[in-house]
This record gives sequence, C-alpha cells and structure tokens, in this order.
Amino acid sequence: MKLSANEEYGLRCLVRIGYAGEGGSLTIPEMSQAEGVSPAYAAKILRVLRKGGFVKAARGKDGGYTLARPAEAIVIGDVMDALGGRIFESSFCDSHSGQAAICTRSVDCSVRSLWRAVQVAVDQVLSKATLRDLLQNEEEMNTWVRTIPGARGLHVIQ
Amino acid sequence: MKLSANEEYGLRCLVRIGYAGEGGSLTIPEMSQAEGVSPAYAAKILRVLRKGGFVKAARGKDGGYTLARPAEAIVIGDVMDALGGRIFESSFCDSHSGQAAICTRSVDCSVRSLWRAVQVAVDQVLSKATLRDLLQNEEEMNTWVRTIPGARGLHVIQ
DNA sequence: AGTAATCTTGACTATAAAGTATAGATTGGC
DNA sequence: GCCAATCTATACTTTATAGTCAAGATTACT
Repeated sequence: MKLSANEEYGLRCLVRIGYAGEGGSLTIPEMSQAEGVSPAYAAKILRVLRKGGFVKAARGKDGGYTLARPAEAIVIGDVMDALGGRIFESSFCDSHSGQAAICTRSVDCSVRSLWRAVQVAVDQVLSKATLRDLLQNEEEMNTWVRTIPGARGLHVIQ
Repeated sequence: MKLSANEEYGLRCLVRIGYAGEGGSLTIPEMSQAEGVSPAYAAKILRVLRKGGFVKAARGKDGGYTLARPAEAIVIGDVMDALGGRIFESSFCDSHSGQAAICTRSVDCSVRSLWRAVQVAVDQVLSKATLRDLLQNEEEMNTWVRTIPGARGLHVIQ
C-alpha cells in the first residue's frame, strides 16, 4: 500500500500549478527543477494530469500549464485515480470461489471487509478534499476529517 | 496507492492459518491450492510472515504453519508493515528544501499534510484491528472504527 | 519568414516487484 | 536406515513501473 511515484509527483505538480493562481502558469522546466525530476519525466506526468482534465496546456512561447477548472472543483480523489488509482479491492478477490478445501468463503469475507474498511477510510479523506483545501494552509487540513457526534463510522464535513 | 500482491496473499494466508484454530496447521500445498498461487510463491510469502514473527513453521511430515501467537495479539498493521509497508510519506518529502524558485515550502506542507491525513485514516483501521477481529464475522468489522462524540479528528475505540 | 521557447508523442532503457525453479535440510514413520 | 512429506534458501525469469531520449508540432516575437 504505497504511493506510486506518479501519485507523489503528479499531486505535487498540480499543487504547484494551483499556487500559481488564477491564470498563472508553470512550465515543465520550472516544475522539473522545483521537484528535482527530469523535464522528460515531468512532461510524462503532466500529460496524465492533462488527459485527466485537471490542467490545460498552452504551447509555444509564454506557454505552460494552468488549472483547467477552479481549485475547489478539483477533487483530490479524482486526481489520485487518474495518477494511478485508489485500488484496494484487488482483482483476485472475486475469483477462486468454491475451489478451495478450507474456509474459502470466510477468508474472502474477512479480507474483503478489511480492504473495504481501509478503502472507506481513505475515501473519506481523498473524495472530500479539493485542491483548494490543499492550497489553504496546513492548519486547515486537520478540519477536513472530523467526527459527527453520535454518528457511527468515519465522517467528513462536506 | 495500491495493495501489493504480497500484502494481499500474505494476509489471506495468515487468515487461513488463523481459521485453522489453536494448534491447527496448514501446509504450503494447501494454501497454495486454496489461493490459486504456485507453491513456490506461497512459500516465499510464508517466509515473510515467519520472519515477521506472525507464524511458526514445523518441518517434516505432519509439518506446516501455525500462528506464532494468539490471534488477538497479532495486529494487522504490523502484518502489513512486514508484507510491504504502510509507507505514505515517500522519501522525497524531506529532500529538495530551499532549492526551488516557486512556493516550495507550501507545496511540501500541503502535500505532506494530505499524506499524513490519509496515513492517519489508514492507521485507525490497521493498527487497531487484530487477526482475531478478522476471524470474527463481517459484521464486527464495522465497529472497529467509529467516532467519539465531540472529539476532533479521527478516533477509534480501543 | 525565422527563431527560440514551449508542449506532444512514441519508443526506448533501467529498476523494482511478481512469480518460478532447483537444490538442500528436517522430521516422522516404516 | 530409508523414504516421503514437509519447510528453507538462493538464484533465476518475467512483468510492471519508473524514468530517458529524440523527433515533431505549436506559438509569440521580431
């Protein structure tokens, strides 16, 4: 359960572009240098963000990348999906039913329930957080996820 | 942010061994067949679990794997760590300070805060769940994580 | 029109993760 | 002692991810 390099650098580049503000833009060489990766690799990542509809590119002189939509309309979970996925339910979960000798059904249920619990926990954070939230300061971050008194399970204020 | 094959199969094998009960044991061929993976691969995974201290192996005829400790003393988070890690804070987070031209500090803070929030959310589930919880039924799973009225942030009942 | 700065694309290489193969060591039963 | 069933260890192959390279297309400016 690791972050991929795509996810790490992709989000970092997106946040940078966000910080550039309304209409502000950043070029590949700028992001490449700031993140300490090669221009070619930065370009590869930016392509994913562009195809995902999060940024748009302007070619030619004075070109660069800008946000394709307002920061508050960019959900971090969607960005993560585009960059490599929030996949917890691995493929094998649904196969191998009824062939095993020992407790197969229970094992499937047990493990799947766990993954589901983790998935829910992660989604609480990623699906509710927007790029705008990340551009605000660190203090804000702690208010994303908090409890609703009397409720069961994890909850996040919208 | 995907589950690795090690995490998936490792946990599944551990749960199987847990289902075998006190003193019950499972062999590599049994688990291999039940999970639909090769015996060699099952052996590789089981080695990780053994070196992590979660299971112990008996060689020779009538050998196999059993839990090294009671199921309630096996924390799933520790198992995941051994199998491949709960690593969200990627290495690059701490490098590249002060070299970039644009907003470096803020980007680091923003992204790191997000990863921390996700990490916390995941830890709430994984650090509190024991193998015993997984061996109980699915219904139990939903009570692991719940809110503490009036509190801020994520909380989990002990 | 020419030039420099920029993004675009696809193919390529390198590294890490997944999965296999083989030879060896231990144990229990005959 | 021998054999079959089991785990152990290491090296190998395959596949996916990470990262590079080179040629091309677009734009602004003069």
